Amino acid sequence: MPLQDALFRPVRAGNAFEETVERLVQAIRLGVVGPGERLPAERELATRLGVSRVTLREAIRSLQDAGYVESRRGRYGGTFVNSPVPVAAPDRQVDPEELADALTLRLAVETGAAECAAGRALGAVERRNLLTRLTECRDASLEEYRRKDSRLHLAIAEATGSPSLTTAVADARMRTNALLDRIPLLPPNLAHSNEQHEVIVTHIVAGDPEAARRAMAEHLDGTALLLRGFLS
Amino acid sequence: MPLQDALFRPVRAGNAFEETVERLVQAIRLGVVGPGERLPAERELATRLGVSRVTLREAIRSLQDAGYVESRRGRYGGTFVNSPVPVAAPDRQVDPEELADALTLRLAVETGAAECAAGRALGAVERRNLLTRLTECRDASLEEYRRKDSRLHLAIAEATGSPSLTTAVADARMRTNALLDRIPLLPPNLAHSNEQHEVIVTHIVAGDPEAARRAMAEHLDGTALLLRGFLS
DNA sequence: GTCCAATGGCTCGCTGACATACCTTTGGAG
DNA sequence: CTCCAAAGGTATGTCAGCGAGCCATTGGAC
Repeated sequence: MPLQDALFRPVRAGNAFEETVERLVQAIRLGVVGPGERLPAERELATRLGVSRVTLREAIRSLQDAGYVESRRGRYGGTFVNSPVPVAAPDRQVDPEELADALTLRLAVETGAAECAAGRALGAVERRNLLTRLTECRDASLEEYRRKDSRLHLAIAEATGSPSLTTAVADARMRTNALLDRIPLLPPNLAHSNEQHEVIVTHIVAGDPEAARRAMAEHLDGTALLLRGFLS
Repeated sequence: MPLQDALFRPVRAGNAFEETVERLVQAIRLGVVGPGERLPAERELATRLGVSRVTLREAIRSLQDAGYVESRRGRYGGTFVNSPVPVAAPDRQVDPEELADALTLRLAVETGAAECAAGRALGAVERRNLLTRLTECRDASLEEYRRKDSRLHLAIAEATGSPSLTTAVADARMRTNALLDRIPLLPPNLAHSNEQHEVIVTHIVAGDPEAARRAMAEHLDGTALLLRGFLS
């Protein structure tokens, strides 16, 4: 009964410390707090994450050891993201089922997000945000491309106005990024990606849900094919 | 910065006890373990859920108090789901933002699931499962309709072969069901739903992703309209 | 030059949750 | 009839994580 496997899965993915580390790494690797930028103050961040300051500090400490951040004391101090962001250590062998699962989830939530975003009346702020992320992505170097790319996709999710859907896209992206880190990032793929990004965003701001969805599906299929090719 | 709100959200939705209760209620209210059926043994379930047996037992105890289950000792004993399943206590006033969020998430993941399921080569078991759930849903009484309906939608998610997507659909459904429990369930809506279910499943087994998606979107739009009408 | 507000750094006692072990009940196998 | 395996019921010692408070450092405001 695989359905029961899905519902009776573990209620917690790890202990509080591990989950906190995971969340901070997510924010950094998805480019939500970029190199040189500051994380919220410990007291505030601990409250927002719903963990004690002690636990949060342990997590930050382990990010320091991994080279992700540096902390400075005093007023106008804080915890700052290092530049460059360290490359993620590729973990164990890729399980083919995990690959299929991650790609299926991403396809479902990201095409859904593109369609919903295109079906809404976007505010000026949201429209500008999309275009900003689009150009940032186009101008990004190889080193920072994955972060800028994620940032654009998150902006699309954000444009749906649904926090839950944004969260779902962020999770799906973290999982696929972990896989993408194991294969080379080539300039031709990158150029192709940027063209597709432009098409997607155009359809979203034009308010054409069907076209936005199709463009997003095509875009995702590209990297899915790469992944399956390299990892199978 | 709403994106940071999404990423720096609490790492745990509640304490271990609360999350365990939530998970068990989910399994029962979504009809994954039906009335009269038995939950896995405490020792096994505690392991699967990743909580201690003490915590699991506290959760089961509170389900007993709420009338969801009864426990029997001895070999061939266990914890059994009561018949009928108690009606859920409608909680506080509905926040319009929560409503929009839940509906957007559901639309995205469920249409994605329908499309992915239709795009796969289904095994005989999966196809039979879909058809079984479809007829169960058609023959369901008003009292049990919501559970059978959820069960069918979960079978569609399951047919994608992606555990993560199945989980996402289950979560989205729990949230919308909590809202649907606040509005009346009328026989005409029910009949209409069943017709749509048949169309969706037909397109999935026929392997037509585009049509399956469209049918699912239409189906979900129906209840979305009802919800917005009654709760806004 | 002095002050001070905001930040990271640290300590200690309390509680929830866990692992483990053992007890009690039940009903089929033999 | 007897036994015993599998299930729920209970007790206990340990530890991660929390809350709360205090200390140390820093750089701008005045």
